Amino acid sequence: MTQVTPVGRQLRPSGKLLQEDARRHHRSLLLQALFRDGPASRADLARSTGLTRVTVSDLVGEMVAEKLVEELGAPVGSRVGKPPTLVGVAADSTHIIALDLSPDDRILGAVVNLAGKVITRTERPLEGRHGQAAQDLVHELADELIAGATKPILGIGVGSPGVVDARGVVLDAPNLGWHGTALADSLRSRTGVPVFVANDANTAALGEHTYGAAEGGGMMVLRIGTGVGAGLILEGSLLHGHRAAAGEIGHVVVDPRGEQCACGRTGCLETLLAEPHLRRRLAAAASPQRMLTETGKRLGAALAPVIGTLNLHELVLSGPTELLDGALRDAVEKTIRDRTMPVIGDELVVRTSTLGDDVVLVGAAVLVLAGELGVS
Amino acid sequence: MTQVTPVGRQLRPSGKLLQEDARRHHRSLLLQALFRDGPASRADLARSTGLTRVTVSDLVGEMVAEKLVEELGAPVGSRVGKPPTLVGVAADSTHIIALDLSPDDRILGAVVNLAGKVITRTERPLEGRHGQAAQDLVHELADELIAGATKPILGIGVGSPGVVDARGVVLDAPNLGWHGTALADSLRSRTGVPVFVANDANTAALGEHTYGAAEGGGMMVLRIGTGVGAGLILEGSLLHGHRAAAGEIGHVVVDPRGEQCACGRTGCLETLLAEPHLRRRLAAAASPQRMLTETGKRLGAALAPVIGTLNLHELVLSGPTELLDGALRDAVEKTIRDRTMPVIGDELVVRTSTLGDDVVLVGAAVLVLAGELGVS
DNA sequence: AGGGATTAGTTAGTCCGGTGAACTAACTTA
DNA sequence: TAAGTTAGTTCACCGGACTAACTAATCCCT
Repeated sequence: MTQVTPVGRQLRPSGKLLQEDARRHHRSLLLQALFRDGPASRADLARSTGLTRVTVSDLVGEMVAEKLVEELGAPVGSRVGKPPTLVGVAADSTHIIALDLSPDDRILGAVVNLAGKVITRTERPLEGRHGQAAQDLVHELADELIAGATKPILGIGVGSPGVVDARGVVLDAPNLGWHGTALADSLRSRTGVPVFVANDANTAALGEHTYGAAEGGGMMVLRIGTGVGAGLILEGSLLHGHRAAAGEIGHVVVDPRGEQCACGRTGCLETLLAEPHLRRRLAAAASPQRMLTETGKRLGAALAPVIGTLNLHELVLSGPTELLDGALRDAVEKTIRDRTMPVIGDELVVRTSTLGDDVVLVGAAVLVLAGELGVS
Repeated sequence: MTQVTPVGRQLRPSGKLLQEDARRHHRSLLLQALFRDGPASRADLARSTGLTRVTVSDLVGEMVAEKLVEELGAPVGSRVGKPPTLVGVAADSTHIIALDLSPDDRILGAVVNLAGKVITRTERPLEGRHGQAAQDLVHELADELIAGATKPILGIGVGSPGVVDARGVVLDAPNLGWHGTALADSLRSRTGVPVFVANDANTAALGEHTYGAAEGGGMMVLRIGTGVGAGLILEGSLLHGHRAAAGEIGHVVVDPRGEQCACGRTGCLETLLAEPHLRRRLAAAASPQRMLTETGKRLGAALAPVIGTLNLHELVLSGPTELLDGALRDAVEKTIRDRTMPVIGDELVVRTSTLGDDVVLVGAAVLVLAGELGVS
């Protein structure tokens, strides 16, 4: 079962546990069950969550009053006893604004419903904007999406490049010229709705975990675009790291005799794997297949210690599918299997993302779902 | 702040949160504060935990009645107002039985107090025992320690080699001939006290985290002995992994052209780093310093992706200090710094264990503290 | 010396959320 | 039509934390 872990929400600093928290927790439990298994009766929910029918009725009643959940009538089949009334999440009761700031030339925005479906989408060319100008563009995009929304807004979720801390401050994003930019605060004060910001690879991991074909167990989503980043879901929740830099794998050196990297070092994973480098080397290669296999082997060698040490269950490659889903994927999988214990390698699933280019947008929506409803 | 995470304790399967759970949580909160910061007044505790003075008084009263906590009188300095009464954990109110099954020729046992201090210790030679015979020896050692204990026993903590699941079943420990051995259950039914079992490297990580010089933030403890294993503390709690095999880094291949390993592969980390191999290569080396540096570089290269991806704060080397704490440690640190981003490498601390050979025993005690009192 | 001011800890009463037991409701089966 | 079964609700209660208001013990200042 996916653990209920509010991501990004300001935790009670003390750690004390109020009755109110218990009630929110139980609400999340019910919502989680409804999201995961679809509509169910109150009695079903009571059985699956372990709460009493009384408590479930009370909580469901509350959520029905808020329109978050709706009654769907009786199911078709008929058994003995009073027929149940199914209740389900009203996926379009409220909408979420999701922003993806990870492309290098533009920013993407969407209105997403509670089921993770994109309702409308927009984008704005970045045209070289940096710093405040880039932040203004984000504000503008958010305003447009909110103005065009047909439902109440649950919150705004943002997947941003760079290192983002738990309070939604972008600590460092060279491409956008952001350093210590309190993006969540500025969006929140401007729009008045809850805002959650995380690194784009981390949101991708959340998206894949919640709406992708995730099987449970530890998962790593490796996002390959202009740069390379990773997001990790461990024991059911997103890893942040000591300085919020978990997943910053792009500038780990994998080959000290490799290419020069923009960061000043030599042989960073990005020089091996980032899309521009990959395409360039592919164009120059005598045998594209062999080149992809070789790249996959190197990637596998770098990831094997990570996969092995964490005993991960899934490795998801997200990026240009035509490059990743073939010789490269196969080589990564084989190399990792060859380099880890059977108990680890045999269980490992290596696959490409099932959500494609929307993974960051959808993940940004999950950020809001998790923060506001405790669902993930 | 260290997160309060019961390790090994059977979680309520449903996830529902009773008032009783809240009370246990608050008790843990208080105990945690007392363990971490030493004796404090009820009013201090109220301030630091965010609970009201009334609630704190109530909970402290309960724990004083159980002798878990004791009143220590007024502090020396005097300020305005009624002088407070300090309360502190009664470190010797109950004792813990800790077992370390990681040496290959014997098993170690100790009685440990709540402050992590070893009161008495014993050992038994293994003399080649396997399977049931080895299990019987463990039972015998536990019986002897319990019989000799002068205080009530809070529980038994065991650090075992091999893969151990969350319910205390040793899934696979070739050295002891255990495969799916329900060690926790058998010890519990024999002794009638709560039992917690975990992998020895994992308990080492717990020990170092709680009683070592841990600074907070992600930590990895690499244990180098007959084999090589790791334990990871991420976001304040121990990582288990998909098949409970997190930390099983010993048989990750780090050099495909390296030595043959007992596991059948070539160039596993163990062939590089396990104590017997290390000593053998050291004896054969022209320059021991250079050999240790070379080994450190290889280790650093294997760990850099892990440290970088997880944004760890501390890497602790546990094992023969005379081999680890010098050229090897320095080379590991330098290599990881050279191979990770500044935000990660600059913050990293690489050091040897402060608990020495007792780290597994002490960690096994932490297992019990965490499971029974919610302290870690 | 004596009355604030200040801080610690306790007592009394309240509120909140979940519970079990017992109810009503609505169906199937014989 | 009666018996059995399942869904959902009502009601009295309980545990645990909270607030408000107390007592206790000290310092400090006049």
